[in-house]
Amino acid sequence: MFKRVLIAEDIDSINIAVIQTLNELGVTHIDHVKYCDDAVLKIKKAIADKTPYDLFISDLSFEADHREVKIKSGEESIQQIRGIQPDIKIIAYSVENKSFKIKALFENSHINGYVLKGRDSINQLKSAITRVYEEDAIYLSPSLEDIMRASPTREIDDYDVTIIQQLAIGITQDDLEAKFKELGIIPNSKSTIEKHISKLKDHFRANNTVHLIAIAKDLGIA
Amino acid sequence: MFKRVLIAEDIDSINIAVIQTLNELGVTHIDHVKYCDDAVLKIKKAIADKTPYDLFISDLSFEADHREVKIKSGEESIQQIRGIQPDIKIIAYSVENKSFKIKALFENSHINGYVLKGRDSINQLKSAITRVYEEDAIYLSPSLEDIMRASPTREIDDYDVTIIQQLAIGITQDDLEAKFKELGIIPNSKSTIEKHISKLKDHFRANNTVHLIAIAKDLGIA
DNA sequence: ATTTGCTTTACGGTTTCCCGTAAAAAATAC
DNA sequence: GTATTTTTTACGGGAAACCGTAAAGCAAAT
Repeated sequence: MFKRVLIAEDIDSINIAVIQTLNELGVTHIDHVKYCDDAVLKIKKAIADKTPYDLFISDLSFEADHREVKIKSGEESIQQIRGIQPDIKIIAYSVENKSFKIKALFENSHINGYVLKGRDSINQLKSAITRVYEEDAIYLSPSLEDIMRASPTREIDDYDVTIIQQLAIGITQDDLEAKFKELGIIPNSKSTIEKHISKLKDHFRANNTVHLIAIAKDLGIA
Repeated sequence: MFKRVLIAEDIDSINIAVIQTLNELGVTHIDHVKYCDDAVLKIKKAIADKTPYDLFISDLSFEADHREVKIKSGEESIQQIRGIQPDIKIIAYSVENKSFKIKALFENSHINGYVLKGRDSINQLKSAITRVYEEDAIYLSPSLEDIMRASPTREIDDYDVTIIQQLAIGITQDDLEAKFKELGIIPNSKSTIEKHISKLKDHFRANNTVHLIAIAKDLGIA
């Protein structure tokens, strides 16, 4: 079994349960942090001390509080840690169930497992840990398999996402043309921007731009 | 200490930690459910059996899954349970930090405590339980006190919320006039609806309707 | 009954959005 | 190098949103 495990999770009750689970699996050394910044620090420190972690379990969303932090999300810390210690096993443990976000984690950060917090997630977490350890396999919560298979999703690219995000902060289509030119984003004509918005409305079956942004918000795009 | 406690929570890891906490506090009989429907059933059953619960701890948001349910949110089940057993103590335990939602729970359902899931929430939960039991007091997580004090919030009423929700599902302002007339909602003139939207944009400092709905989505209104 | 203040409604002008058409430009194929 | 397809851009007309003004309706106060 894994010897040294680091947990990043800001909700203490979940922390308790995960630690307990690791204990039951026979993990001897368990550390936990409540901020992403601390996770990266501990990973670096452990390497410097020649006692690196062999598993990192992380939540994705961390609530902001009084403390000032550099890293705000689990996605960022995971990305960084994968860079610092490429051979470490990483399992994400989160309520996030948007397929494109999960796909991004597997593709960009090569996480080894994704466990969806839910009604049977501790059992799934146990499976994930043993499967990743013993078989060096990829683990994904069963309830997510359908969502991940479906949806080619990617007919909307970064350009479209940028448009959606700008609209969501109240930029008009006219001003978008100017803003894109300013930022050097191309294409940037009003006409093209209109066309892309129209395509997006089509894609998401939105009646109008307001509806489109509401849908995008639900999907976590904006 | 409380003798019989019911927990409603859909994430198993949190369930484990809450049960453990109750054990530490010396609660002898602990039940837990993962669906709101079951919470109401158990409350009713316990009353029928002459062994009613004296404390109900509940999450607010429950993830939908394969099972078909009547009650979808903790708010609803809390409301119902307050009606069924008016003397039961109720503590909400949730990540929700929107002041108007929390205020609504205290005002409409007379909950006895609200504990925000976070980095020190298990300690807070313990305090909440003992304070509610020993002093019959109201408990609120310290980090929420500021938010609750500030913001008179309620310059937006149900009428405004309805407008926002309709816009968010793609209804145009023109069609809103027709729809309101159909549903018997007054006032329903295009002009008044425009004015209300304009007031809302003012209130939330939104540049346009798209921006307004994006903000409303963030606040959990739509 | 009149005044006062607030809300609702009506209306018109301006801006922004929406959507189609068509030309220009760029990428790809032959 | 030319043909074909795709993408970008320009433009114009109609629809919806935006915004101010003013009249009408309504309730409370005097």
